[in-house]
Amino acid sequence: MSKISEKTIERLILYRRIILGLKPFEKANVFSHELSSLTGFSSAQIRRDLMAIGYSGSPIKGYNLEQLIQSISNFIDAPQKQNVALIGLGKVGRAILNYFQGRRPRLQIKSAFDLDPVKIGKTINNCVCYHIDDLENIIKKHKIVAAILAIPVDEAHVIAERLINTGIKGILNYTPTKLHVPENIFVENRDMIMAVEKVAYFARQLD
Amino acid sequence: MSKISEKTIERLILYRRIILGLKPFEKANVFSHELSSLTGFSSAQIRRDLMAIGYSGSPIKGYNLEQLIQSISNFIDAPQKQNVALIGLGKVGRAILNYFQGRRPRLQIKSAFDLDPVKIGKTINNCVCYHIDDLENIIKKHKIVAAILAIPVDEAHVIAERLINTGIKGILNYTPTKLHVPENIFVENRDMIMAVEKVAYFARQLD
DNA sequence: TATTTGCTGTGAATTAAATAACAGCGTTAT
DNA sequence: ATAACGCTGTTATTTAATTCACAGCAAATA
Repeated sequence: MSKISEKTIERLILYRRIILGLKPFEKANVFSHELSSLTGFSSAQIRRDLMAIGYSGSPIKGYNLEQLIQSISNFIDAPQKQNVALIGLGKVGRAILNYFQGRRPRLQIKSAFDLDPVKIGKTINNCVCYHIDDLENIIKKHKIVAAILAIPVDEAHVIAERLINTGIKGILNYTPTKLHVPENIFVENRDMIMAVEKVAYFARQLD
Repeated sequence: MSKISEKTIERLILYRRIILGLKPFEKANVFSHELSSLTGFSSAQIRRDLMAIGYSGSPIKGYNLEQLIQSISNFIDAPQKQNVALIGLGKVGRAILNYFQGRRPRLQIKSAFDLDPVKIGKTINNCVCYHIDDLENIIKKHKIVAAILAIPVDEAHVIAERLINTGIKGILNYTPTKLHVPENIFVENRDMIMAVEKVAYFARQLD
């Protein structure tokens, strides 16, 4: 299987969600141009992305929605359930829990970590909060390979290093800093400050 | 001024922040390869980005930090103060306020909107909360051109349309949906659910 | 003075991503 | 039966983004 780009993965995730959003299926099938107006991506782009995961439609009926979701899910989801750790139960962390929990059957955030004694031991949205000292134990025990970093920026590097030492392979970084990591670690940066500055800039250009 | 790519703008924003982070300047100048190890982008990339905004360094001394920050700021920031509206004072909204407020002198979030009567009228982090009914009035009054959408997903489309009708040109969209907007509107999507799925996927590939 | 050094600025080359274009083919219409 | 249609799958083309590579040059060195 040839390597699939980040962009394609992002779009596949969105295709699936948008299709799931229009259940109960009135139609069994869709054409790429329908998916196009639903998702905002070009129909050629969509056909290419589906080609990438080896799913084929029919020139007559288009894509079968049921099969399409199956194909995307087989490609994107873990074969068994996968856990992601949440580091930091502040506003961002709890927002993510709120948005995410229960959305994907095979992907869950079961363990969170914080310093605040009020939170430790609590269960929020099916996610148990541990003390940050238990990070290594729990991650190893649950064989977690991805983590969400939602802590104050000055702690980001230390925690990131601990995560990596413990075997984490992917980090979703909400802190406004660039992590310096070995190149076999996947980091997705979601810098909220930068996002605001960026939108302010482009909005001004259009004004 | 030839059009500058989104990617370049993002990097410029990061360069500035990273440089500001290492004040008080021990050194007056830096070379592109130093910025490279600081930021994680290649030195050629950095030289190109700075070329794009018309800032020149010296082959002998490198880039003058003071001037560099000035050049980036002149390019990125509004000439006068710019306001961004925050729609939704839930967890995400308050997290953004926390992270952002006070960071950029010429960019601020002064008006937020919500439905919750408990929040309306309050001032959080120098940001006044209004009822969502006042959206149009306040945005026009303050000539706001960019907004952050941090509300439940089912309200996203209606509010986005109201924003656009009121003259907003840029939307930072934290809701997990794709907005359908005219093409002269800039939308930056920060879908938190997708981000988790994406990191989970790539972490698994590396495991 | 002549030579070496190590940077920047930038054109050229490369790589990645998106778009266009169309052959092939069941289905429908005639 | 034959022709016209409108899709998919895929190849070719175009556009965008990144990296390479080096001329040119001020300072340091010999």
